[in-house]
Amino acid sequence: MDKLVIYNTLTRKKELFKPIHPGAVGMYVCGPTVYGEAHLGHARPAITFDMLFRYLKHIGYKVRYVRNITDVGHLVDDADEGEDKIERRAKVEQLEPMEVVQIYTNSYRGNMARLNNLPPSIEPTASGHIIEQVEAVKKILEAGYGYESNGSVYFDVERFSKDHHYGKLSGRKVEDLYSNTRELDGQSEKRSSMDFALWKKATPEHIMRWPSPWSDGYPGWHMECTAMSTKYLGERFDIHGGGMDLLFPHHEAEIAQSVACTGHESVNYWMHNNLITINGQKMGKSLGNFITLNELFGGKHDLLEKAYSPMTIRFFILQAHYRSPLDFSNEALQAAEKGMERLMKAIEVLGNLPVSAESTVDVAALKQKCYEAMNDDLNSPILIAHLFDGVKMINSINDGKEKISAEDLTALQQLYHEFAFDILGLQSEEQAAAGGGEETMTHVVDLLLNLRIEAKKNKDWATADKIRNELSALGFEIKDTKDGFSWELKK
RNA sequence: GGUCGGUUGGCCGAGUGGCUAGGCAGCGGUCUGCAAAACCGCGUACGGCGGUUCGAAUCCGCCACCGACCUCCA
Repeated sequence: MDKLVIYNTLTRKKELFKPIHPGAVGMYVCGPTVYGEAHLGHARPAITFDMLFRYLKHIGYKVRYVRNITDVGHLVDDADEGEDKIERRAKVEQLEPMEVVQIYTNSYRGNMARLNNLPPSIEPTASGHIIEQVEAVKKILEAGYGYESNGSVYFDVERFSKDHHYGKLSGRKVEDLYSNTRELDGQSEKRSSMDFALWKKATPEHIMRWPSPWSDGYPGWHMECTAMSTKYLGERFDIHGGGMDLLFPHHEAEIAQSVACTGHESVNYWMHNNLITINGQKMGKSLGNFITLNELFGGKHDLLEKAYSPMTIRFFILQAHYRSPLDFSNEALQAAEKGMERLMKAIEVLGNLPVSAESTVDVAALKQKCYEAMNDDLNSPILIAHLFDGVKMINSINDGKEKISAEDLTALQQLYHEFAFDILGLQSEEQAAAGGGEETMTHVVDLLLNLRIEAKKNKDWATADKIRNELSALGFEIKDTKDGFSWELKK
């Protein structure tokens, strides 16, 4: 519990993790904007921080994990300033904006569940916290770091940077920002191009709007995280996570807002996962090169050679370190699929290994290495490598080449249960697909395969092959084993 | 242009100043009526050029290439 080291973007160093309140951790992660289906890129922070959530709990912390749902406030692009993403989508589909929000929130949650991500402790929505956001804007105005302009309120970066360090998280210099910020439409309201909106006045056709002291409008792009993290985790909390693409300006703005509101920073450890690329380029909505999770699960996309199960996706993501870029390819996904299958088979074998009086294998050392990997900034690829070393160990024991004591076997079983299932959040495909009245079919298939064994005993190869071939044609994969058979249904 | 990060064997992807990462594919073997699967074994890579060092893929410098952010984005 006292050895976890995590990489802090703020200091660009690995630091020993020490919570503010002993034994308890507050963690906030930027969630999705629910105006479209979740794609592969969304899976990465969700899985990364799910692993962190699971590990923190495993090593004994009480954790409050907050992940927001952004359902208001983001602009589509500078061409249609004033119209937010939710609303634009709503017009296209002729739905109420909140109906769109509901559809994609449900879809996101469903996808996350299939990836075996635990639900966060709290999933607050931006639209449900307008009052908190308005209050935060008021505080920033009182502190003198904001100004009203034509019904909108902006954060005064120049004023702020006189008292505080704006750009400390992303390593940017205010002088550079002056020259590098692109000219946007409607910037005349702002004193400086680098100022960002805290509250935006709604145009007449803008449906999503709320009253405020300044105008009927909606909160600025970075306010929700500041308001909601403070509400549920306090003015100071331990971990704030999100994708690297949010580092600037989103998280930089959050820091500025927090400091402006409370006089101090709120986050001790900033963690950022790297992005998933496709052909070396970031996968993103704006680039249009994304593959949705539903497309992956169903194999319905031009770039997909086949369907990939949620667990394959999870394993694929965990096989890379969260701070490294990860490139999508069919080959890599298929490698992950096979690898995970091998791991899961070994865990099955682990369930009934022969026991000996003495062990010739070192389970304690393996366990030690597994903890070291996780404690070193959640190094899941190294953890998985150790688990594969253990696979070799398990198979050798099964082959009689190594021996294990009853005590060690229990420890080894516990180790796999904890690291593979509890911490990495993996599941066997059977577990994942569990449910759904397939019991009868199982019995029928077993019956046929038992008949096949009879036929084989009688050297009636014609019947034996017929049963296997016809089952294969129906999508069953039949394998002969030493003492019988095994089968699975390939979709 | 500015800031940050990366370049590892056929592919994915770790790590380290000298000692086997791991997975997938491939090759060889075991098993098997055939097949498939499974299991075992094998492969010696770190962008280029200099420098530091007894020794560098690992540290330093320069160069090349790639990417992210600088505008909503996981």
